[in-house]
Amino acid sequence: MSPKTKPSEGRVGALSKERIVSSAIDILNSDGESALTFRALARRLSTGSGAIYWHLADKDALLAAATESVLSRVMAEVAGAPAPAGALRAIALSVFDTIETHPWVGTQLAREPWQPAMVEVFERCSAQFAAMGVSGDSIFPCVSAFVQYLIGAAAQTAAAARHRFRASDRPAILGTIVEQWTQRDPAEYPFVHLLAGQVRHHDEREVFLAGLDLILAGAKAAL
Amino acid sequence: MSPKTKPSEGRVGALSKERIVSSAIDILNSDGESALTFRALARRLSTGSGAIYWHLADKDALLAAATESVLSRVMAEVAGAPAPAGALRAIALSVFDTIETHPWVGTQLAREPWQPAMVEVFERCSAQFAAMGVSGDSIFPCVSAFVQYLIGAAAQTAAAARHRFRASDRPAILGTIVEQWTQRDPAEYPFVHLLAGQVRHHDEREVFLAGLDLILAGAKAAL
DNA sequence: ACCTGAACACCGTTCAAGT
DNA sequence: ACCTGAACACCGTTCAAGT
Repeated sequence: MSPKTKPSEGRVGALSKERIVSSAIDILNSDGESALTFRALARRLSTGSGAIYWHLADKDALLAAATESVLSRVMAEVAGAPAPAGALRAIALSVFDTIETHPWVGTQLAREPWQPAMVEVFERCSAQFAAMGVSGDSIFPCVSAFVQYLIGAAAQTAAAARHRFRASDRPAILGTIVEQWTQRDPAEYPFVHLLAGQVRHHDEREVFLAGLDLILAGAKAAL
Repeated sequence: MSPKTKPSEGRVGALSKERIVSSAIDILNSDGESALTFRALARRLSTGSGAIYWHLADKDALLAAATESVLSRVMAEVAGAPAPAGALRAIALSVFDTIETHPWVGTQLAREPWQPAMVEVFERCSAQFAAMGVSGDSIFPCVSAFVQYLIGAAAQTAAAARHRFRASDRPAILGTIVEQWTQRDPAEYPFVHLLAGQVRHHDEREVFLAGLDLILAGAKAAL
């Protein structure tokens, strides 16, 4: 608003943590995780690669900031559902959907589960479990299981997206994995063969939700 | 047994996939994930770094082989517990314990959830869910939730071990994270503050088991 | 205070050359 | 068939030098 409050504020192209993180997010979204290098980022920002280090400690800090930027915005948008179980579902689904559109967030969550952005998730989920009637001592195990499941799904979704990225031919994505599995002896691995057929035609989101409901049902049963 | 069946079998120091993978596991266990480089591995095997590529496609293949080696041995040792729920607990705990002693396995599982070694887990867990009375169509969502939770725990344990690796001073490990969390406004994040106290004195293994029982209870309730 | 960009210390991977 | 090791094409990070 008021100009010249800070010496750098006037310059249009001035570097800042926000601009760096925003550019990093653009690269991650459009070209994938492997495309984010300090050289590529510096080139996009028309600056030297060393300049980034004035605003961010290292690449880990950059990735953490990018994750927080995306995730905190998403968490702010989650509509408050009436029932606690509905709200928990809404929170989990919004994180799940974010990772499906931004797989690098899933990779980051799997590598660094105690991301600052996760504080928001912990807080909101705890409140919902409390509203469900879970007692003070039992909230932590419930939230822990909830978040653990979320991170597991994040890891899986991110891994699937990475495979999709290099093999552009659709059937090869999940096909080769299922194929490898079914190559095992059917007598020794009967269930793997049974499951292989179901894996092909399942909806990731639906299965994720089904698993989530298992946890919620378990929490309810333990009341 | 019979000598000279293969020309290379006689030589003591001869390179092989098994020897390479075994050395890689030694490095990972003793010096951590970052210590495993092709140069360090070649040095330990008294060979050139290029020689490894004759036996394994690339570093991903090496890590996959190392993971399978450790995990398949563990799965073979899981004692068959009488009740299905007990067997599921035993399988999950043996994987959990493996990751606590070999954190790099957790990292690998989080990055590549469809590791060949996981086939064993899928097969055995499906059999147990079936024994619990879960119908054919419901086995996949149940196993999926089970494995997703396992992978989430693996990611979290591996991340904790990575932090422990660089900061040798104990309180700093989880302390700094909890500290960061409690720095948020208590009015805005009441549950995070409540949880922070519980996080400090909890037993990882116990919380893991509690979360697992939530899923098992949910599966039972859905029968 | 903030930025530049060459330089450093690494990586995984390849490949001509050896045995 | 199997191994060697220099070379290639990258990385993240540092830091003297600039403005």
